[in-house]
Amino acid sequence: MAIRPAEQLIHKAAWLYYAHGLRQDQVASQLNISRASVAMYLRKARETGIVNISTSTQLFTDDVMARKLEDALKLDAVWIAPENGYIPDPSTDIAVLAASVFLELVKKGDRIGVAWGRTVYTIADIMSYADLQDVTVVQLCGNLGAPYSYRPDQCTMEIARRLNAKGLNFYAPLVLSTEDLARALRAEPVIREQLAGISDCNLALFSVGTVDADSHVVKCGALNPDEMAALRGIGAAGVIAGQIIDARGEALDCSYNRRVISAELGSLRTIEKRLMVVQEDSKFEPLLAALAGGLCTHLVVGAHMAQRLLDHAGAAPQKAS
Amino acid sequence: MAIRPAEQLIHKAAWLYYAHGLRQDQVASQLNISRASVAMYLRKARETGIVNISTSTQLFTDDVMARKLEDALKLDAVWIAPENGYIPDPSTDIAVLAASVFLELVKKGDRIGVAWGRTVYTIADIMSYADLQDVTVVQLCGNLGAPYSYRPDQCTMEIARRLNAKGLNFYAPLVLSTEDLARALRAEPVIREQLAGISDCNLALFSVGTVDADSHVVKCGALNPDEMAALRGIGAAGVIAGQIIDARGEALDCSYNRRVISAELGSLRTIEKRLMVVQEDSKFEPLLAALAGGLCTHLVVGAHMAQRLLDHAGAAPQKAS
DNA sequence: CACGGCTCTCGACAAAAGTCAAACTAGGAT
DNA sequence: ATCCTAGTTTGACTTTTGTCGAGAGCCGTG
Repeated sequence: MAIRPAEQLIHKAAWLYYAHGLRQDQVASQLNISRASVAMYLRKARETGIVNISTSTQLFTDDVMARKLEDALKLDAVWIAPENGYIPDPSTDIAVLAASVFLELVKKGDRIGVAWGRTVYTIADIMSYADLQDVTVVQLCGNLGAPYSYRPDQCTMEIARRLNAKGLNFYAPLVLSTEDLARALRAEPVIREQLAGISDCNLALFSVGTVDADSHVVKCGALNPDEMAALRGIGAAGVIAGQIIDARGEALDCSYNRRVISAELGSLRTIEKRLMVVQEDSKFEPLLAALAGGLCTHLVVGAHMAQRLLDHAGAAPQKAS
Repeated sequence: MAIRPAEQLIHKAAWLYYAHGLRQDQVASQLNISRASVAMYLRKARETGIVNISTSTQLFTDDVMARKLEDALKLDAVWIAPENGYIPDPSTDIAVLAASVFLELVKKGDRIGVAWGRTVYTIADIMSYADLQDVTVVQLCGNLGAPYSYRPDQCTMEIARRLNAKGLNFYAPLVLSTEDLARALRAEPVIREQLAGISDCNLALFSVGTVDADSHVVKCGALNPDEMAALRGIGAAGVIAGQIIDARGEALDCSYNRRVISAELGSLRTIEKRLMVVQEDSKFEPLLAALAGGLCTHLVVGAHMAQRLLDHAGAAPQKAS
């Protein structure tokens, strides 16, 4: 981006090393700098996405279970993280896979919608850098005023930064105190445009939240535990981009949802590729709800969750089309 | 492709090493094998395209001269290989760049037309491996019976092999002795289908040949030096996919062209992205002819050639649109 | 103009990765 | 059963790469 004087050098070093296959000392003498500098340039090249090292995620879709799930759930693609077979760091395992899958799905010129949450932020955090041009990352839902980490704008910005893309933020609170105010705010040109632009996305990244007292929306103060319990009483089954959904995967008819500034599920569904990533086993019910609502087309889950989904689909199979 | 038992292991090792960032010894203990084996698996992973290491070719299009050429020649993109600035191996320089550019242009599901020649073969030869699915590489022109290297089918197959793609060969001679026979052969279902399928390609890779005694088509015996001289007399300016073109970039009206089995220039032009690569400075005139005929949309050349093109465009500027 | 603060660069050392020949394995042929 | 070949696997060795702290250049500031 910036025309730093070294940018040129980094690029040349990366080119000689990775494309031509020279050794670092050969590159060093070629460019008349020390080998140590070359090593440093190469690190920078990797960090800025001038060179891209990606591993195929084939193995995780080729899996028999993944194929079965694709069929059972009628999804475009499913990736299953092994979890227990070999254990590098179980917790980040799904996130690493999700990040790779995400980078595989992104193309030049894409417009990407990004939701928020711990999962999304973790993915952003471990995602490697890429040098995509003409990519725009848009925030799918309003912000949280609270100084809570994993804020929607953070997720959006971080992913934009990693991709060397433009980040389109969204300066509205996630939830307002009255429905009138929310309506008025949604009608504001800046906000309206942003919301309208969501259906122009061709890729979305999000997770699904639980509806218990541990839920993200509760922890960040958008709802208190009692309110959440009440919502659960009237059918809340999960959280998508800050909105409560019922077991059918439709927005729950409740005051909270009407006070939220976020991508409508309808416009979300118009996005071509919707990548949903689920890390915790506790998100089984919310995941079922999201799947029922056809909210995602691409899914990344752990092996255990995959098994549960498969068992569930086997026990109560979808009506054949 | 083959379901070798080790494939799984290679993939796991690559995943732990490249995606999770473990060290080789950590991967080794994780998988209960020796570190030496891990090193070997990783090499295989790179060789088979399970991991992809690519360097951005930005630098070479961002170049001022490249931008000027894009404007002057009305091309979608131009890449210029430095050549003299820093010299790793001048001769392969353009080929390495071309291979990178090519890999950047290929996408899943593509259908790729490949011509032949030393340039194309060199590119195929140094191109790194990738694991693309659903890619088909089709041969753009008939084969040469002679035991000459860089045969059309070799170029096609080699590139298909590198991409892990399907190669569609073309079992007809490049040139026949009579026009009648050529016509009859073109009407054969197998051949006709292959020729018809060329317009379905969305990416083509080719170079342009000279029309002197050193020309590829002469060296491989399709034409003898005298015939070539005669063709030059009636306006031959270059060779594209085995066909003679005139200075306007149209197929020259001659017996030879009518005896050739190859992609028609018309169907070639329907291909969305046509990457032309020119290595030798001696190909200036042929290149001009090809450019005049709008035969390519993407161009990779060396710095010296780029300068000549720019000078030429400046001296005799195209009519503004 | 001297002073931090800053980034960039380098030499030297430590760590990691690549390589090779020898040992081992498995399958097929005799 | 025995030999042979082709392909893996490994430990030991060499080469290549990563890293760190020291030093050099550069700029704005007091």
